[in-house]
Amino acid sequence: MSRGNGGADADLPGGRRPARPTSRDVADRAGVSQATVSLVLRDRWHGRVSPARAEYVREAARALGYRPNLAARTLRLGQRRTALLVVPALTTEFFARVHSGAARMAAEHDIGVVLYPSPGGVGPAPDPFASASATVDGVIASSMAAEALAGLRDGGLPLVMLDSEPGLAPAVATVNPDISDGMRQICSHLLELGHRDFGHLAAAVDTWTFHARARVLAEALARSGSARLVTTERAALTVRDATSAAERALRANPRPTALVCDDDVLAAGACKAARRMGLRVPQDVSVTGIDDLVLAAAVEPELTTVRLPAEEMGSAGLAALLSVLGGREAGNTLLPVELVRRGSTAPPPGNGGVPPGP
Amino acid sequence: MSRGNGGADADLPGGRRPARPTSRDVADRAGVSQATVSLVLRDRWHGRVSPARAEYVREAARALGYRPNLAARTLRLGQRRTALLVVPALTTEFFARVHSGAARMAAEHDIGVVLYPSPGGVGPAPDPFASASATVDGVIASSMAAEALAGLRDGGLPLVMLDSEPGLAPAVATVNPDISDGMRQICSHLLELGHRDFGHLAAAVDTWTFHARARVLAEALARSGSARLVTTERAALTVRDATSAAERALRANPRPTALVCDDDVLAAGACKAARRMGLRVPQDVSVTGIDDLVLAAAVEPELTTVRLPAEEMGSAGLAALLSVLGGREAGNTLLPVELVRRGSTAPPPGNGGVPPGP
DNA sequence: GCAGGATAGTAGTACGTATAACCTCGGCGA
DNA sequence: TCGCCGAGGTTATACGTACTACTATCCTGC
Repeated sequence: MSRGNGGADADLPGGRRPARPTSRDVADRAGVSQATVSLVLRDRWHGRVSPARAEYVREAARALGYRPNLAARTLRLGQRRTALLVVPALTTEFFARVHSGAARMAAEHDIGVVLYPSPGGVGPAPDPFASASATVDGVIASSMAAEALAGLRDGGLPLVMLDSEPGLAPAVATVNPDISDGMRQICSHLLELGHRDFGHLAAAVDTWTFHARARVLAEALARSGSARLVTTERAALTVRDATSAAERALRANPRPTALVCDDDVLAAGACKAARRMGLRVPQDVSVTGIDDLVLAAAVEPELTTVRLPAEEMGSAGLAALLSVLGGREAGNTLLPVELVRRGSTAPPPGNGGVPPGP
Repeated sequence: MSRGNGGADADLPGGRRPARPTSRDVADRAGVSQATVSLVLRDRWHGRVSPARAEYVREAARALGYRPNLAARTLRLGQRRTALLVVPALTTEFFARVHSGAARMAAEHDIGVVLYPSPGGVGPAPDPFASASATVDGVIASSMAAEALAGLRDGGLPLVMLDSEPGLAPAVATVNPDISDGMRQICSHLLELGHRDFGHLAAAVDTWTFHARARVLAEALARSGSARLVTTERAALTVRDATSAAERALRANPRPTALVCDDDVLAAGACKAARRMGLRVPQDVSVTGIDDLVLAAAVEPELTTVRLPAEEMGSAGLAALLSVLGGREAGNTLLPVELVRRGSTAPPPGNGGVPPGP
């Protein structure tokens, strides 16, 4: 079923390329000029080419399996419609979803998305933009891709930042989930359940979002009047590190009855730590996450968490980039989040129950 | 396209396009011809341009922030060095890792990777290759991206299949993890622990890999002589579906003491089902997964699983594609896997941890 | 002093596409 | 009869790069 290649013509190593048909080949076959082919195939022929001929050209293109050479097209138009997405590690479910959203939006606008996975692995970590930026006309970057950010300034490219403070640089658009609202919803939920002693399992990532989470948590608790933040521990975003950090947090005195985690992975580690210490979740300690990864519904108990709109961050990021490329002001987008109540939160152990031990 | 505010932003000089410098701009600045710039920057100048001038050109390029236009370059060279990666859903951690591996390998060979996330979402599901294939010269596709595979035949492009049966089509290269070895290792592990009654929680995906998993499991159990497959249930790759399917499997008579799952997500669901039925993992029932996702170490107990080399599948896929593009025979790559023993497997109840004697 | 080579650089062109500018040819009202 | 118009094309050109000729200059040995 594959295109009838002559068989022997394509096996020269490093030599001849498959020689895809060009618009001129189509023109020859249809007996028209190359310009006509372009007009027809770009749907710009109305009132300039007769319908019969247009159909004939399309037929010829189909027969030859013609696909326009995008490189040539973009060269002519001068529009290198490609966005570079810089994320810390695509191996993470969250950023995979961000990319998915960006890619879908990009497909609708017929532009490409190239990924620059920041150099987590080995290797010489080549200049991120030496190769990629050659065809890129805009960058969407997560603030968590710290290593790559230095090079962004020099690029002189339109920039959209994800998870970054709005308004820092006038020319930089930002896209953020409404993490303040999310934190507030978590706090309200836990306060309504009757919790007073809170712990914070924070991500050991030096990023605005995570700073904001800590700040909003503190503010919300302060505003409640009754609640207080008993302990704060920081952990890398791995289950293993989260577990030991959570153990430290749960050894605080008084022991927090609610552990607010910056992330679902941290929350999973926290549950693990609690169990290891003989505490039940949620009866003895409530745990909350953020993100709503697949993992959140897989662990036992299922995590109460805040669902961040990862896909929407990607699509909104791309939309913001298009907006900037279109000459408009760089805006700041805030996306709504949603509290998902599941099994890892409950009222704190009652006064008549087991008192917190030393 | 909104040009918008009339004289407000006067900082855009001349036309309104960003106007990235071209090699001719560099030439003007350096006082040489465009050809010289190209020679110098492509490192083809030895013995043709004086070292002093070459350095001067490089200096000018640096000062202007010049980046060669890759579109123009590939147009001239006629080499569209771009691979298309077709995966079922990038939102999945596994395929995110596959992409990561492919991207790293691609970067080393200075070629691009474009993702085609098969249309899981809404929308008209446009021709996958209408836009992408324009610049693509090879395709790496997972057999799990079923919807997109139909279009691949017509493309006439070199094709590398992931998770697909080797040798089906002569021109198609394949890359697979050694799933047979993985299944055998799981079986050996469980047989050594003393299990006899096995259950299989299979993925409801009509793909060669998953068929192979079932076949190899059956063969391994048959060869053991003592063990048998008590039940097989199929589930979609979600925790929710896996849970109900696992409940059915655990209600089989006799109840399996070991539940072999096609996937970590399924295994997480199985653990959940067991607990819901009052069974302890691993004391009452052992559960195994495949993949070794982050999730595998997050659930309680941590999953015994087979780690599939996702990144290597990506890089090997790209290597295979390069090989085919280079004119060599389409080969079949088999990548080693590794059994990861964790907490979800133990001797079956009533065996006391003593391996079965004669 | 001059052939001949090494050195240093430039002019010109091709790649495949999109589109502005131009051309041709009937029909038609004056 | 002419001038004009619009439909239905075509010709020519630009996009930015890579590289093949080609020219021009400077040595160097005989």
